Amino acid sequence: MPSDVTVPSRVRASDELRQAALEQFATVGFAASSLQQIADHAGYSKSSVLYHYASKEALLEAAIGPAIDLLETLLRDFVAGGRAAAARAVFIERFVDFLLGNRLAVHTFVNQGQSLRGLPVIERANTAIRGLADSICADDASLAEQMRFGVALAGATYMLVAGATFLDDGDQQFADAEVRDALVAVLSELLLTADGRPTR
Amino acid sequence: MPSDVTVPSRVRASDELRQAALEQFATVGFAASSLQQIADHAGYSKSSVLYHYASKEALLEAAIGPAIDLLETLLRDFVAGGRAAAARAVFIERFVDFLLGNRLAVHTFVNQGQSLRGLPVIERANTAIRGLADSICADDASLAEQMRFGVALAGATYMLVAGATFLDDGDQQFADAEVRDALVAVLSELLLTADGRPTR
DNA sequence: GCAGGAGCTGACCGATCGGTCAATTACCGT
DNA sequence: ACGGTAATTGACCGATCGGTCAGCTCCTGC
Repeated sequence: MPSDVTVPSRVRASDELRQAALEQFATVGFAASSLQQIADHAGYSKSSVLYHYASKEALLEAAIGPAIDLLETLLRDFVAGGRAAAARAVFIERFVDFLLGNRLAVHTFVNQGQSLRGLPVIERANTAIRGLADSICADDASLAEQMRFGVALAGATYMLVAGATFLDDGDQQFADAEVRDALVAVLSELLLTADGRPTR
Repeated sequence: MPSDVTVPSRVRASDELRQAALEQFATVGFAASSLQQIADHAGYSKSSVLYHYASKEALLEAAIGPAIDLLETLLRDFVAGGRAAAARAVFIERFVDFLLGNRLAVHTFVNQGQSLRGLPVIERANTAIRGLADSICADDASLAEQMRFGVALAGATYMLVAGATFLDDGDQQFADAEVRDALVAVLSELLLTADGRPTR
């Protein structure tokens, strides 16, 4: 029994299928993604998909679940660390890194979190997003402040995730590091300075 | 020949169907909206839908086309008026009003503009959005400036359109006027002040 | 050498999809 | 009273959907 934990020799079929499914879910949507298309895109048959994943919904869970876990951790840490400006700054960087590292999954559950209401994994994502909003934005915050938060997070998410429509994709993709810095700057501008109430 | 132009006596079936379709497209997505569901929701049969609209795609065109026309007009006026700070301020207000008055349509073609690529009406919407981005953000603008624009417009759009997930919907909806003012304030903050280059 | 399980697949199922068509109903000017 | 047109509908079509199942091919431990 030399290796019990994932032999890296060959790529696992379930991983290929999960990745193909994630790409399909993010680009054409969950409802419009057929198991046949996912199977074709990954080079397997539809039956193989249903062999590795019990249902289309289980495939969605496998595709975006890990990213939701990360988001929940991010949220938990931020809540524990307090809402001071310094903590916010740290959070902003971690949040942007999270977006950059999970573009497809975030695109999927942000863009379709409303239309797929009812699926457990989507409910979990929506709950996390709501918790994120509540934690940054105190209940008694002004509407303008809530708007500032919403515009920042939603705008950042959309820019990284579906940004191809807005950004010049004529010239090739900007380096991730560049995008990260620019985005962190804009978010800090929005969420840290604030007109009169930097801490609360 | 007393009245040739739209007798307002009774609601037109085509309008009811178009509205029901728009709601379905915005909430569950175009691909996941069946003609049967739309017909049921409007109180007609599926055949009636296809009597008034030649196809599902034609129904989408009727549902979101007018909003795209408005967006194109908005864009044309802004391009003609120049990019000065004052012109930007006017544009911001008009843009927010446009969002408020066309929430469902905007939600549809912004959220699904990528997945529905190929449909003519969607291509028109994407072209308008791209034109909007290019017109505000000069080609030589820094990446941070492009980000600022993208975050502002995408964030504002998402807040008004799918904001139920982020905003407190526990207590009831804020008045549109309040939302409008708050959003105009945040957008002005982002797009007018700019760090060093207010005009260009 | 062989039993057996994992991986993979084609055939098939009922349901639903977008769309066509013929028939029926309701309403109109004459 | 009647002919014609607009509006509406149910029956039906081929295609595709998510999902089930039996069988096929390997590879491995004994």
